[in-house]
Amino acid sequence: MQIGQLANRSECPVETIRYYEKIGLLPEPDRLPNGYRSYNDQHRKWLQLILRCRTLGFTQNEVKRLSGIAKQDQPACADVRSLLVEHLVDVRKKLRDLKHMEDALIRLKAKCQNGNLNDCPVIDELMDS
Amino acid sequence: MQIGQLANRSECPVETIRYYEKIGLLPEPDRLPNGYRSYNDQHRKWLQLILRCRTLGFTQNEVKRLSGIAKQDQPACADVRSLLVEHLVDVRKKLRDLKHMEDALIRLKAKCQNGNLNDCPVIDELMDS
DNA sequence: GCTTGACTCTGTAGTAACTACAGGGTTTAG
DNA sequence: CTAAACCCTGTAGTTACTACAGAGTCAAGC
Ligand SMILES: [Zn+2]
Ligand SMILES: [Zn+2]
Ligand SMILES: [Zn+2]
Ligand SMILES: [Zn+2]
Repeated sequence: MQIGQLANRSECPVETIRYYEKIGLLPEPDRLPNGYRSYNDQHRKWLQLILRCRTLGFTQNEVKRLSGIAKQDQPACADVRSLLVEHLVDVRKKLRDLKHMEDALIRLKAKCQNGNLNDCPVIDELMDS
Repeated sequence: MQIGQLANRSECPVETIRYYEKIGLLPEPDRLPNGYRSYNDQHRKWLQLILRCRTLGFTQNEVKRLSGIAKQDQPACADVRSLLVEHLVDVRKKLRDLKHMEDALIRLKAKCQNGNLNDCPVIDELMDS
């Protein structure tokens, strides 16, 4: 499998695959005599893992740690679990922050009433101490 | 007021203030004969606005748009309101995405049981199609 | 008068996580 | 035999800053 096929099957841009290799997330594949990258199914699975982790919001560093665990022949649940729990804390913090933003935005929006005021008080509120 | 004082009063690093000026978010202040920036209270308020917007999750582009509205002598509520509503959509999308992440992470965590398995099924699940 | 420290200036480079070329080589179909 | 489609490396752009490097300026203390 060369890079274009892997990209197609994984629905991931070619450049991103090369990028993951460069930063050490995806193991280097063999090369064909012409220098083209040649991937096997194991590579596909590694890429899959990376992409899934991305949708879970893991940072590249966290993915690297998970990869380190996954590379062991008997990946311990305790390690995986603690990574998941740690990241859950990150996600929940972001959720809280966003919730605060949402609340504040709703409150501000209410001050605009139906948008028929001519001198918006929100601007003043944001600028005043 | 020179930059250090403004930075102190606004609890914002000096470099960030210069950065906001460079990208055109903060109006250029006057300069003292020695070339130092000299701010007045209006500048402090502009910076306040920018910092508040930041805690609300606005992008710099959105802040620029809000600044454009704020510069008018009678900022129309309708304009502000539509910006708020637009951004509320952004925030809510991020909230949904994060909620999905949280759910998925909780589901995965459960698979690790109490972390006493020796061969974590989560790794396999993430790698398999 | 001089030094020391705190302040300021400009400009550049680094961060995360990619994306988008530029400028080349290779393979394959018609 | 040539044109399209693929592949290669390396560099620059993105967002929203942060962190210097290298230089100038100012006030206080001795
Ligand atoms: Zn497990
Ligand atoms: Zn995390
Ligand atoms: Zn309003
Ligand atoms: Zn927004």
